[in-house]
This record gives sequence, structure tokens and C-alpha cells, in this order.
Amino acid sequence: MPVPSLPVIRELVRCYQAFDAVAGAHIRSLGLTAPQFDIIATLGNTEGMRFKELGEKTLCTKGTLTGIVDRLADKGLVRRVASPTDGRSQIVQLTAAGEAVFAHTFPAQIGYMDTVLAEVDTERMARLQQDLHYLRGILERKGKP
Amino acid sequence: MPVPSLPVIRELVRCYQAFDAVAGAHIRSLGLTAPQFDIIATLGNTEGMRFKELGEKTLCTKGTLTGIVDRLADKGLVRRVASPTDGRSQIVQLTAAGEAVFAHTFPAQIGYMDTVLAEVDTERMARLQQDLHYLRGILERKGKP
DNA sequence: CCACTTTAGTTCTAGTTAGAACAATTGTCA
DNA sequence: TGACAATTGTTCTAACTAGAACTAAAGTGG
Repeated sequence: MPVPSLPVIRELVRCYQAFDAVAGAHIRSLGLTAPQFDIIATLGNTEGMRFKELGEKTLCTKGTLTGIVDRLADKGLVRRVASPTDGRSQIVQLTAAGEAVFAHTFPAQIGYMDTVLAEVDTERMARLQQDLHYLRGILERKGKP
Repeated sequence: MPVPSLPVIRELVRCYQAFDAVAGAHIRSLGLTAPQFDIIATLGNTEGMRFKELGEKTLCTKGTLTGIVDRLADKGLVRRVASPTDGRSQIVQLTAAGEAVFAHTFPAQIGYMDTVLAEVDTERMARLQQDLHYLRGILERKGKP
């Protein structure tokens, strides 16, 4: 007898929406959109990476990624560098200004979320993380054709 | 000592993204976008409701809701009716065609997600639902100014 | 009663999303 | 080697998101 999916799905969606509202508002107060923050956070502490890798890590589609990187480049926070090994490919990396923004915003956001979740039950969060990981594994398998 | 938020947040985001990819693709195969489906599902089995109520239930902002309802109205699936009690307000309700689409797509989507999650550990899902509900409660409280 | 405040939904802007089409480059295999 | 397939990032379209500004209607309180 399969478990009815609606209640747990609804809770997953609602919980995510609540998180997105809280986290997104704080990120925007730092001067970035959530997707821009995600790109910067992914590039932080790396030498850069190809668009393809960046898209895989952020689950961002090619067309969207181009737009976001364009706008971050306009802000002077990232740059494109031709790949040394593949004529089709480009490396996206943080500029010095981008690294400064990363150094400022990443700890600020993590710190903020830490305070938001300061009162949570530790054991419960560890359990939640494992259960979410389990569910994600199933969803990702089903998502493959 | 607060629990570091990054690991559980990351898992929440990843799990949601995996769900969104699977569910969204199926909804689109039914001829609707995910937000359109959400509106139709919310209006299903009701006599309709004001924009404000609809927005609260779907967590959709006013400007976005207007656009979605416009497009659903263009498809003939919903209609606007002047509120009998408030000259500023309108009731949004499913048309007969909209109700037929609801009757077809809602069980199809629920059934699909049921099959996707057919193999899950029942106890684990019940636990997950409770833990997500707990986390959501905290996030929603912190989201209030 | 009336001035002022709040509310409802629309319009608008900047940014994001899914996904298709495209040109240029690389990879594969006979 | 060369034809063809696959890959890379860009461009494009339709739709969605946050949030501000707006007009018209309702609510509030002196």
C-alpha cells in the first residue's frame, strides 16, 4: 500500500517556500538576488569553472545561466575567460570585487540562517537532513528517463 | 550551541529542486505550468474566492496572480465575477472547462506522485512530514517583522 | 459627515525559469 | 581522414517572481 504523497509533498513545498521567503529577503538586503548569490557562493573559493559545471552545481539551465552571468559581469563581480583546452568553452570566475562580495555576503547569509535556526532541536535537524537526503535520492532516480 | 544551518538548508533546497523537476515536468505534460496547476487545484471543489484569498493560499504575489489568472481566463479555465459585497474585489472561480481540467489533472498529478513515491518507507515519510512542519513553523515565525 | 488611512487588484520593472533553436567546436567511428 | 553526432554557450519565447506605484473603493474616527 503506497503512502499518499500529497501531505508530505505539501509540507515539503510549504517548508521550502517559508525558507525561500526568509532567505531570499535577507540575500536581497545584501544587494543580490537569490540566484546571483547562489552563483557567487558556488564560485567562491574556486579558481572558476565552466558554464556547464556551474549549471550542474546550481541546477540552473543554460539560457538562464548566461543571463545571470551577464548581469554579474555587468556588476563587475565575475569574468569570462576562454578555456585553455576547449574552444567552445569558457571559464567563469569571480573578479577581485566578486571575491570581496563573496567574503562579505556568504558568511553574512550563513550567519543569518544560523540565527534563524538557533532554537531548533539539533537531533531533529540531523534526522530531517537524512530523511530529505533519502527522499531526494528517490526523486532524482525517478527524474531520469 | 546552535546547529549549523547550511547542511540541512542545502538538503531542503536540493530535495525541493528534485521534487520541482519531477512534478513540474509531469504537470507540463498535462498542458499547464506548475503555478497554473496550483491555482486550479486551489480553486477546485470551491465556489471560487477573492484574489486575496487565492494569493494567500498559493503564496503568490498580487502582480503575479493577476498575470496567471489572466492567462487562465484566456484559456477559458477561470472567470472573474464582481464581488457582491465589496466593489474593489473580484471572485475568481473555475469555469465548467476549468472544472473538467481540474477533474482530470488533479488526480493525474496526485496519482503520478503516488507512483513516484510508491517505494518509500512509510514511517520515514510520516516523520519527515512532521519534521518539515516543525521547521516551517520556525521559519514562518522568523519571517514576520 | 468628511478627511484621512487602508485595502483590492492592476500595471510596471528588473530579474529568473523551462526549453527550443542555433552556430561553432569537439568527439566518434568507419 | 572525413562525415556525422554530440557538446558548448548564446539567443529567443512564454511564463513567473519580488515588489513598487497606482486608482478606486471601503474603513476609521473626530
